[in-house]
Amino acid sequence: MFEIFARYLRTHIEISDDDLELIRIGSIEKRLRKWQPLFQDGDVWLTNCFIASGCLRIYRIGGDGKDHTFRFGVDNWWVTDVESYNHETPSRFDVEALAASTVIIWTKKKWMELMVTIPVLREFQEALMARSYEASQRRIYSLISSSAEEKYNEFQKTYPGVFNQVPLHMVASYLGVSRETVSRLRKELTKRK
Amino acid sequence: MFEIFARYLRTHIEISDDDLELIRIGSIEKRLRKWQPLFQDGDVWLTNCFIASGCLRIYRIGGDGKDHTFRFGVDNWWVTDVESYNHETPSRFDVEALAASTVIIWTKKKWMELMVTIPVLREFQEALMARSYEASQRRIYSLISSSAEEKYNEFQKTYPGVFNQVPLHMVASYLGVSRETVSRLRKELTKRK
DNA sequence: CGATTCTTTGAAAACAGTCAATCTGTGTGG
DNA sequence: CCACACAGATTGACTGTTTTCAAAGAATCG
Repeated sequence: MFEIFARYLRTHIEISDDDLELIRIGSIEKRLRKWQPLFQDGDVWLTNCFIASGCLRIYRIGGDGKDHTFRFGVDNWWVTDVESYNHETPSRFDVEALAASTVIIWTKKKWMELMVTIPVLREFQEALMARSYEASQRRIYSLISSSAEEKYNEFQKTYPGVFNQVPLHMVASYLGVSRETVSRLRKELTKRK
Repeated sequence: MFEIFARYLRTHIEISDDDLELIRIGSIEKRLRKWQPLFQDGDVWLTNCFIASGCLRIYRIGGDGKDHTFRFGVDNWWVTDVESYNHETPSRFDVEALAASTVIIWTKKKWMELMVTIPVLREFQEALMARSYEASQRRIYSLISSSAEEKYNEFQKTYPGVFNQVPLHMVASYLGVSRETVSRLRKELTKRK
């Protein structure tokens, strides 16, 4: 499975076989069954976590007892709670596998060491952070400016891989609307075309 | 006005007077009158921009012709469209001053040079990016999980400085609701307590 | 097959948006 | 100093959308 990560990394940076081997040695591969939790509310995220295959969901149970999907992650995505990772404080998120998945994990300590040893990895990390930040800005704009219908369409276009494999009520809580609304929206949209 | 930036920077990093002087020399100070635009839709953001004093607003006119406030910026905040800055593409945002303001500007080129010359500035930049990203994650969670009333209260608590000096319809578009809704919410809340 | 989970549907209620009119405060020019 | 214009805020009536609640219909899994 490390092969998947190696291919992914090489689409973004140039890296020698030796350096890649260092990264491999520092990594841990973890397999998750469907519905298996990867992190739980209260854990401190002292790891970097890459999804080699499968599908995960980051969510939180709100004060109202409702389940809010913060985001999904599929093949070749990363999953982190930056706040917990940066400040080493307990996370308020849960993460679970929505399908059998394989993740590759580095401890924060190991990852830091690797970034020192392999400068290009630090550059990669920075670029990744920048892309993530851009994506979050786009999502914020969509949340404040789009109707439920527009958000639904955007989501479907932007994450076709996610869309077709996760339960609808999770899509609903990702968009910030009720599952019934998404169900009706879907019906309306298929009827229209 | 550079003094304000100097104080700000020194609350975050340790930096010598010499390095600070380098940063000062590379900067441009710009004064804005109320309602004066700083950037306009179509501009490429080749600058880093620090608000020494005043209040700015980043917004976009949506496809529906409506005004969406992406965010505000007050004293000691930065204002950037990361997507435009990183990829050097035209921004789709406008920025205007909501009050007489002073901003300190560095060109991207100059800022890059400074980060090479002054390693601690690069660290600062990374920490800033991390904090900004964390803030955007919190806002996303709030947008998908809170009611209009909760968002209104959170905004008021989190940004008291902004809250009391910007027109209400801009607060409304920041929260993603209509100005009438915010007006009624406010009435309801003052009545209740 | 039976149990469980997910999705759909209907009806009612709550909520937010629109439109239009009015009110308020500010600042300008006479 | 007043009258007026203007922008922003509020309010009411109405409309449309979304949520909630409850029930029933698919789909999935052991």
